[in-house]
Amino acid sequence: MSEEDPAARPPTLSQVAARAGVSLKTASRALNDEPNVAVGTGRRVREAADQLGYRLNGLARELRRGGTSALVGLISGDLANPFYSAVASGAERELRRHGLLLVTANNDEDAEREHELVGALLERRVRALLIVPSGAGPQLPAGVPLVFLDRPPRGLAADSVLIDNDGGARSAAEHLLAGGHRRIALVADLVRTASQQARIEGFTAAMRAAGNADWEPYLRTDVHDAVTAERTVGELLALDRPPTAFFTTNNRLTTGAMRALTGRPRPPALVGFDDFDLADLVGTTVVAHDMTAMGREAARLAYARIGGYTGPPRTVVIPTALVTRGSGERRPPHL
Amino acid sequence: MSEEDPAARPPTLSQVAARAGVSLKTASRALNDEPNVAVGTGRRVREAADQLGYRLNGLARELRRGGTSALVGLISGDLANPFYSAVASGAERELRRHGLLLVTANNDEDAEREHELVGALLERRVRALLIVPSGAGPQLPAGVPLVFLDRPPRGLAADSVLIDNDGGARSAAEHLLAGGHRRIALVADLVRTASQQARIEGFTAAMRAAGNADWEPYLRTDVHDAVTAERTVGELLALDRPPTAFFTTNNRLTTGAMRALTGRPRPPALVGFDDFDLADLVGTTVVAHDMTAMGREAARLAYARIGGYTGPPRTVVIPTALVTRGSGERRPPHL
DNA sequence: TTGAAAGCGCTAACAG
DNA sequence: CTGTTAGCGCTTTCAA
Repeated sequence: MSEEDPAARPPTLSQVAARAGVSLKTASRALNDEPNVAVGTGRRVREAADQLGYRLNGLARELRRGGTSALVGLISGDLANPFYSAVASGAERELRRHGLLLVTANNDEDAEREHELVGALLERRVRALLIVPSGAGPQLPAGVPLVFLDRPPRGLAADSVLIDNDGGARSAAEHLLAGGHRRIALVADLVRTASQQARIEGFTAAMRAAGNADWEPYLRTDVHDAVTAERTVGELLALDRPPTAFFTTNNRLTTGAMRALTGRPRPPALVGFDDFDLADLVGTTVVAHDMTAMGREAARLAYARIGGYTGPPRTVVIPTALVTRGSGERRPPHL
Repeated sequence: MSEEDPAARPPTLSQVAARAGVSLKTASRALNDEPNVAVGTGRRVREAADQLGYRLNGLARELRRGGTSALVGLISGDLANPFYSAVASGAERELRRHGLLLVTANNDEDAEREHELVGALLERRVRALLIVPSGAGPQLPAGVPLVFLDRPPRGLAADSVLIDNDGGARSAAEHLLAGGHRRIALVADLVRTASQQARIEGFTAAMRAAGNADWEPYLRTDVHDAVTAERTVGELLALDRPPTAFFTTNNRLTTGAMRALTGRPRPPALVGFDDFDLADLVGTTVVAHDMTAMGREAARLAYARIGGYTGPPRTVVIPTALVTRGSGERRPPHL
């Protein structure tokens, strides 16, 4: 069938043209289904291409067409985290509708690495960049459409997709207050990220509005992984007056908290931000939101810019919903 | 600082050269840290590049260098599935060590779409292709290194990374037999995939070796999603003589089975293939294996080929381990 | 309906 | 140490 020598360079359009006995340009026209090609000629060219195993060189095409590829970059944390992979999944699904491919790159939650990646992807002439910033967010000398996810850009105006962090945290807080809790622990991730700040503030605001200050001794921040969360929750429960409820501000921390709570005779209440797999089975009440939709909306914003939209930056806010499954409805001991 | 007109095309190397008052080639040398550039000249070039916000055009470079990009493609199912995202994560981590970027594409578990994707990625001149085939596996007229994951290529010899499906299924079966079970249900996914076949055969072989045929009425295959799995398990449990144990052959099915088992007074035993998040918390015994390692090993095999290795195809087998967490150790009622 | 020439932005090869 | 020339594989003029 086709050539199989791995060392050989792939056949070029002019080889196809030569084989078909036509000019380079005619071959190009035929393979691109452009008008003004005699049917017989077109057939001959296609046959020659098949025989040679010809494959268009996208690099050359894109260079000639203006130096811009069919790629969109996504810079985020590790895809092993279900949040990021859901975002990637949603973005990919949307991009493919426009013939665009997704390049995923892991910033390792490190600002410097992220900066390098921006550079590397821009060199590859991606059409747009979707970024879940690792905190500060990149210094933006971009030249391509930029969309920020989960965390807003640092001051500079840019398209972004955010979760209703404030509202979600508020609803969790109000739910626990309504359940009769006062001593509510707040276990949060790195405060430097805007999303965590918003969740903490939403929670705080709800407490203030309810005139409850009993939670303040139980604030723990910068808890970044499940193991630390488990330990932190354990420590809080060992206090003389332990909290009767917990609010954890992301899926990792919720998981950690659940490990600490497992097997306790009278477990405290727990509400977690972010939904997760099997949460229904284990009965965890969460502030849920559609992570796949985040990726999809980000891709849409990017595609609008690619298509020439030059209006002011837009922000899409993904709503949250409190999903009650049991853990958040446990009452405090004295009730 | 830098130019910000979105319509303007990015600055080129010759613009940088002109601004620095040197020739094109000198600018190229300076920016690529090649030898034989006077320090002063180098500095002037770099300044000019900074002022213009210059960014190398990777398309042009790669075209000139031989038409091959710094991209490696991964074709798999939806990244929302933790199996695929773990593979992607592992592959990305390994590739980046060599300055390669990962392009992820979703085949939607559809052979035709997969075929298109192979074409699209080859056009983009990826350096290698990692494929988790959607069943049959693509007709391979590639020209770039190909690595198959999870499912071996269709006859054609190629590098691949496989799970020890047979051994893993066998160990699950033997574990349940050792627990005193005879009526063991086997709930499997699409039989057309080689990995499912291997799991079913491993299980069957163990039953045969133990002289147990009591499981045969409880074989259910082509159960492809969690909801169907839940229903199937429910139906099996409603039989006059229900099975006393279940073996589910992937994470989705295990999840479905767990939903069906939840709340039952005397639940049957359950062992699932594939580990999953929170399995420890919910006490599910599984046949675990390192999914991230699959991606990593696939990337390694690909990189070896990129580096010029031309030996015979290699197969890496990822081992499995039975992780006992309770669900698989439940005894049959009569014991 | 077809073809010849030019050139996208860069690097390789060879001078100066 | 620096510059000139050519050309990667393709598409875009423009002409036949």
